[in-house]
Amino acid sequence: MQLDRLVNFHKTVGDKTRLRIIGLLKEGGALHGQAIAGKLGLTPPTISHHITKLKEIDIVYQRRDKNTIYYSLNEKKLALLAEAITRLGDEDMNAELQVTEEEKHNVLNNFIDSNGRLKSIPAQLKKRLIVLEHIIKGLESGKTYPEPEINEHIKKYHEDFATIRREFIMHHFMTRDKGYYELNPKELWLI
Amino acid sequence: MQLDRLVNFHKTVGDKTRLRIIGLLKEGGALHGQAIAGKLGLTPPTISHHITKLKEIDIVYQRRDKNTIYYSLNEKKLALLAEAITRLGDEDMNAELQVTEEEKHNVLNNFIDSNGRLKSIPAQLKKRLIVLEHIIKGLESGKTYPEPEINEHIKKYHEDFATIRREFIMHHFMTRDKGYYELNPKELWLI
DNA sequence: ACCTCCATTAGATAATTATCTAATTAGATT
DNA sequence: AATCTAATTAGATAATTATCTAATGGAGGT
Repeated sequence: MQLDRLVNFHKTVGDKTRLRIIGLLKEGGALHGQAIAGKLGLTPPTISHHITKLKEIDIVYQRRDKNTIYYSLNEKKLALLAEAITRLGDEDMNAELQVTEEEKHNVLNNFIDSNGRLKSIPAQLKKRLIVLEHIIKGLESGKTYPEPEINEHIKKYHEDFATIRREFIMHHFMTRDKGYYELNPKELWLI
Repeated sequence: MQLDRLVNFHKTVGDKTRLRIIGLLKEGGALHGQAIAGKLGLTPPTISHHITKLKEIDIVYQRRDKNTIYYSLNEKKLALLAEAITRLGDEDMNAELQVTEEEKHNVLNNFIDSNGRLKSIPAQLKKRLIVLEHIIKGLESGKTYPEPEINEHIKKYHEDFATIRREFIMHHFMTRDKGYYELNPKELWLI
């Protein structure tokens, strides 16, 4: 259930120390554990504890240099998750969009030909989402793609890459930023 | 400190039951306590408890009809608070913008003449914020104002209502929506 | 091999809180 | 006034968790 992820995001972020860490990383860029502990007047184990939680919800990542680990904020993901709550109703509306594996299988059988290409873009939202999910599975999460690369990928399935690319954005499968595309975390997908 | 309010927002919203309530109110409009309890399989006291918390952060309000109280979601406020976390760094930067009552008093003395009008718009951000806060105090929070009414109010202080109105938006004192203006919750103000 | 430096894990404590049942309050209707 | 209905408060319990100190891990440098 996607709700749990959203709950977890807010629960994690609903802590003064963690918000202060986020604030520090936002303005200061990468910082290492002891630096954070110093600035906040807490001990390193405590910071470890909080950083672990922030990494679990995927808004903090790290880079190692010798013995020191520098933590950074993934601002894009933070923004996406922060905004997700305002779409709560929409997601619930999509209870009816919940789909079994069997349904997916049938729809894909109907719309994908023997060469693995899409015969046509389904008009019905539910079916379209199934097909979109199928196509996007060939892309890697976390990676950044230039537009032509996205187009190429989609063309393996269907000529009309522009429409399908737009659908990806519209249904929150991916985000565009300055001509580059990146998969959204799955909990933001409508399927 | 505004941080505490933001912590409190996320802490409140970081609970499965409360997110489910938000989801219900979002799609279903106004609901009364027992209806919510029924839909979620919980008892009325439990719902009371959660609704109280949601009212505390001001994203739920109520309307009484006979014995029944209907609860609704304030979607606009929810969106504003949800987005606030992405501006955390900015706010921390404004630690230096923290201002004593005495400073406020001095700045207002310098910029407000004996008729209560603004002599000039301060160029320095800190002073401008003090003056903006002073002007906005004449408006009611929670009320919706058409643009001309905002203009009239500002003109009581200064001719250049357009500049000042724009500053109100820019510094998150208020929000414009389809030509109507409304004060933001104070925790979003930069002062 | 030893030492140093950071980060993490283990374990303990104290505080917070979601939920229930039972009791009470507050309006509205008879 | 008496009663009905919905909401809230009181009190108890069980679960979660932020923080600390002490111990362990792990990667470099001497």
